[in-house]
Amino acid sequence: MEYVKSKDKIVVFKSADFSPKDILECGQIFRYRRCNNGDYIVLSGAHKAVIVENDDGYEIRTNDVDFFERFFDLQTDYNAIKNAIGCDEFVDKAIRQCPGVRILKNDFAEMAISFVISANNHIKRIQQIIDGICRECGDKIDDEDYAFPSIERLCQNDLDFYNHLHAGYRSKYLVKLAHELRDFDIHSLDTKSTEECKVILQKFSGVGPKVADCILLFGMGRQDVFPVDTWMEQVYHKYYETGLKSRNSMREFFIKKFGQNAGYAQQYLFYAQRTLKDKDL
DNA sequence: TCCCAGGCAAGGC
DNA sequence: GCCTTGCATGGG
Repeated sequence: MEYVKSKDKIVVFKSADFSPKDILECGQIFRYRRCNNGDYIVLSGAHKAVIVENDDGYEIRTNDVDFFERFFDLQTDYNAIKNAIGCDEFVDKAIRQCPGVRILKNDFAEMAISFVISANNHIKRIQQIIDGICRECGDKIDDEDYAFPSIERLCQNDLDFYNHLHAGYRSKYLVKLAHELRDFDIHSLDTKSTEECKVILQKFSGVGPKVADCILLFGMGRQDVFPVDTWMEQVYHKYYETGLKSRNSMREFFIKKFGQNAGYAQQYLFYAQRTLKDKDL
């Protein structure tokens, strides 16, 4: 995939490995929107970009091109990844369904908070709650958007704050989580294995096996995980086997199959399954 | 209306 | 270890 950086934009030339729709709507990020003219606006931390399609491909317009070059994982060769996991019949079909998916490199704390909110929740409501947090606590980026708040700022919020945003029973987790994140040194995980990181993440309030995998995949650049939720249970039973019962055993099944690229395989399968619903791959 | 949503925590075995 | 239950809320 070819792209050119300049001062205020990244030009990504037409490629099967880059589709803003696939990247943003595949469920890995909650702070984005599609404008009426087809442009996408995407937010991470205090960073904002507008993605505009043109005849040659896409322009990522932003005043922080280095951030978004890494954010969109532009230096990774997705063709090689697709070749590695596409030997599986169903992953191959899923890739054909959404070839432009890329795994974003998003902020650790933002992902932790976002995916704690995601538990047993609808994507639309997840977005509404996160938007509320940013609108009420985040610094203003411009006329229409707010940054994700700092952890220090989030530590000022009490139970009522999250309840009035309709976070439901997750409110109590979010109050504790902010303080746990403030007291945590993310670099203490740099030298640890992914499975060791997962054990540590699951000590955080509201973080279980699935949310920990999402934090590792979307917020820590660890691709050797496989988040299993209700959708991936469906995928396992529909396309693979019926023997395993627990989500953790399904996770191990898929990680054994896809290894270091398990997270990529999961995201293609997840988005394809959610798009097709009852139809077959 | 009723079922479900990118599950987690706590308790029982 | 694995399995069950309660949980807030609102979308479809």
